Formats: sequence, structure tokens, C-alpha cells
Amino acid sequence: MVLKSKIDCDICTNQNCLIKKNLSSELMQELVKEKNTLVSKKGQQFILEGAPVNGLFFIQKGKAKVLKTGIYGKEQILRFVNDGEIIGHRGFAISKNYSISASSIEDTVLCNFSNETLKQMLHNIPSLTYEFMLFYAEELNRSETKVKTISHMTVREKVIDTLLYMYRKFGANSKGFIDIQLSRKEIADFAGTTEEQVIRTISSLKKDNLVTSVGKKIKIIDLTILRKEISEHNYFIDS
Amino acid sequence: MVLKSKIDCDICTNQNCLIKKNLSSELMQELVKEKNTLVSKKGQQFILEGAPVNGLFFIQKGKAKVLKTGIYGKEQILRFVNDGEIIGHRGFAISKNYSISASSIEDTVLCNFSNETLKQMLHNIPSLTYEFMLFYAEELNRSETKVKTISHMTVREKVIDTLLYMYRKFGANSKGFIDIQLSRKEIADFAGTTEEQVIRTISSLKKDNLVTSVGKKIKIIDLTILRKEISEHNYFIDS
DNA sequence: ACTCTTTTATGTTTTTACGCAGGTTTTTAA
DNA sequence: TTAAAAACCTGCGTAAAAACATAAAAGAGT
Repeated sequence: MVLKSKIDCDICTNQNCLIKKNLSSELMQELVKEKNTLVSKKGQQFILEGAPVNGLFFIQKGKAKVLKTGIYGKEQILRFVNDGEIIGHRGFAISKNYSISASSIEDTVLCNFSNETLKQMLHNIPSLTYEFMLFYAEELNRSETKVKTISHMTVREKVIDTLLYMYRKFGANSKGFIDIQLSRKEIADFAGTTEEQVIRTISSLKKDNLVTSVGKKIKIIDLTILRKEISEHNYFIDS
Repeated sequence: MVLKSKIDCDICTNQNCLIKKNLSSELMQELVKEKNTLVSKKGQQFILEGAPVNGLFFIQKGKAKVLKTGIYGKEQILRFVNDGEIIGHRGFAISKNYSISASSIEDTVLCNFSNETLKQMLHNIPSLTYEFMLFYAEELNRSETKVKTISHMTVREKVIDTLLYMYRKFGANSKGFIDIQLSRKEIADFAGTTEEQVIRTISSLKKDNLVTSVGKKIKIIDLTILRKEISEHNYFIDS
């Protein structure tokens, strides 16, 4: 991983970044100087499950996936991560080792805060701690919804759910294509099924005129119908 | 739900309770007086998914399950809860509605803190906020491991994993029976499979002399072999 | 102790999803 | 630009899980 010249938090445009939102105090201004900025090339792994925890990463710019490695080399992708979001947030104070792996989906600029810096922040900036708590609570919510999703949905529903998630999280470009390019395998690893099933389902959705695709680029044609197909599973979900 | 005369936190024996651990300050001593104590009879639901959030519950004594309701009346049990632990912890500051349901598995005494009391605590007692943050982070970890488990394991492995979880969390009584009695349906709803599959698997485990059971009471005979059967899935897991 | 209800058990059928094979298209990199 | 490597696609056989049906056992309440 290449070390890059530090990007100053003051000039960073990620307004949703938890650090950015809590820069006001002098202590934070000091601690923020301790961060490192790194570049992770497309496909490169920058967190390895089981390795000693080495602080926390923020995505300054780019896209990444967070996953757990399973049996027979299987992978379970837990979430995709976009600008301003956190990765490697488990166990900087709990466990000594990462419980997840992370790798970049495109060239990605990362901000890294050491365990020590982070601890100082969380022990001295209550507003930050509070926001971290809320962040974890929200993530927990999402994760628990995912448990239900994987447990109850059919393969077709899981794939639709994943496509909608991709669209929700990354939006679409001017031509309507979802603004993240994943392989069918990656979609499968997130949805909790196999590559072939994802290929089959997307083919079927194309025949039904609900999506189109060119290679990895996917465009949603009929959002309403897709949402409707999984709506009964999301009775209580507002977001 | 029956209102019970308040149980004073000072004399409570749940040393692992987050509130109990943070009683030192005067403010906490004041705020703790605001709590209510309730009794939920066996089988009674005390949190309803989708209903407005009404603070947070601690189990003073008893056992409960936390679940999400799915399609066709299916349920996904997310976790079981024991003395001193928290329930209903999602969204007291995020969402206006509960994202989970909860009901007691046996007669259970609950401590309830209102949204307002809780907010005051979390905004003014940094050490408590920090511990809440850690709690959520750990729960997130567990939940993400569960996503992988449900996604990758076979039915037999899921059932074994659930039995080991029950044993780990609730221990065994003097005769070696796991100290929580769940129906096969509840085990299925936690494991992410069906009642029949759980029945079959437990029958099979009995034939293999790995467990015994009398009605709902289950005893683990060979912990080592059971653990070994799912060990490849837990390569990175220490707890 | 008896009845009613719930839970457990087991055999059978049906559905769903998985895995392999082979061919095609797309992407990557020299 | 072209060759090689990924990634994508489709059909088919198999395996696993779920659903259905029915019986037996256990538990609750009178």
C-alpha cells in the first residue's frame, strides 16, 4: 500500500465523515494531525481478517468491500463502503485482531488513525463517542436485517435486494447505470448465493424488462416493480 | 405487563449490567431513580416491532428472545437474552420505532428506562456512552458472524452451532442439561431453518451419541466432537 | 386420571438451489 | 491490436432443504 501525502481534514469534502463533523475542539485538531493517508489499488486487500488491529480506516475517496472468509474459500461480503465511511471499526478496543477483511473495488484513498489516537479521541471527545455509538447501533440494525434477508428470501429476492442496495448506496450515473461495478460473484457473495444463480436471476430480470446490463454495468429499468417484489419482506423497514 | 415495586440498582446483583457498572456519579444516582420495573410473564411480548420506541429494557432476572418478523409469519430470532443484558437498544436516538420484537421465554423481571432518561445519561456520562459503544460494536461483530453462519453452514451445522450457543450463553444445570428450554421451532428460528429439520438433526445427533434430550431439555454429551464439526467455519473466531 | 392441546417425530413428496460442463463474451494487458 | 485471462451465460443432473401428511408423545388444565 502506497503512502500518500496527507489530506488535511479541514479541506476534505466528506461532510458525512464522523471525524470531519467533530473537528471543532483543539484536541481534535491536534489528534487529526496524527493520521496517515494511504492509497489502495483496485483489488488490493488492506485489512486481513485475523491480523492484529491497526487502527481504523476512513475512505477519503473510492470504494471498498468488507467481508468474512468462510469454508472452502467462500466469502461473505457484509457491506460495501463509500466516500467518508468507516472500515475496520470492530475491536479497536475489544479484540486484538480484525474480525473482517477489506479490499478496494477501485483505486481508493484511505485515512488511517492508529489505535492510540483513536482511543484518545473516544475517551476525550464525548460528542464523537456518541456519534460512534449511533453509527454502531445503525450498523447493527442493518446487519440484523441482513440476517433475516439471507434467512428468509429466495435467491431471486436476494438478488433484487442486492441490486436495490447497490442503487441506494451508490446511485446511478448520467446514463442510468448503477455507480458501482461488481462481478456476478461479488453480488452473489453479498446476497448469500452462488455466481450462477446471480447470472440466472439477472438474465431473468432482463427478460422481464426490469433491468438491463452491459458487462458489469447494470441499469435498473423499473424500480417500482423491483421494490414491490420484495416489499412483503420489508414491512417494517422505512429506510 | 405488571408493574412491580422498583428494584434498587444498588442492591442488584447483575454485575455485568452497564448501568450497574456506571453508578458512581451523583447524576446517575438521580437518573436511576427514574426507572420502572416490570414483570413479563412467560411467552408475553414486551417489545413490538414497528411500535414507537419506549426506551430501553434491561433484564433484571429471566430470559427473553429478540426477533424480527418475516413473510408468511416466519420469524428470525436474532439472539437470546439473559440476566443483566440489554434489549430494545436500537433506535432510541435513531429511529422512532422498534426494529425488533422481544418476548420472554420464562417469567422475567425487566427494568425500563425512558428515552428521556437514557438520553440524559448518554449525553452526560461519557464512560457509559463509551461502554454502550463497545456493546454495540460487539453485537455488530456477533451479528456479522451470524450472517456468515446462516449463509454458509448446512442445516446440521446450523443446529450444532445453535446448541453450542445455547450452552455457551446459558450453561448447564447440575444434571448437565442446557439451562434454557427452547422448542424445536425456536431453535429453527434462531438457526435459520425449519422445525422439521431441527427435529431430524437432533434425532441424528442422539443416534450419534453426541447429545441426549428429554422433551425440551437437551444435554450435550460430546462437546469436543460437536465443536470440531463446525470448527472449519470458525477459523478466525476466538470467543 | 382424563381430555385437549401442543410439541415432537418420521416417512414421503415437492421445490429450490447448487455444481459441473462447455461455450461465448468481455476485459485486461502486453 | 491481439492474445490471454477473466467473467459471463446456459443446460442439465444432483443434492439439499423445505413442505406436507400423519402419527406418537408430552404437557397443561380441569
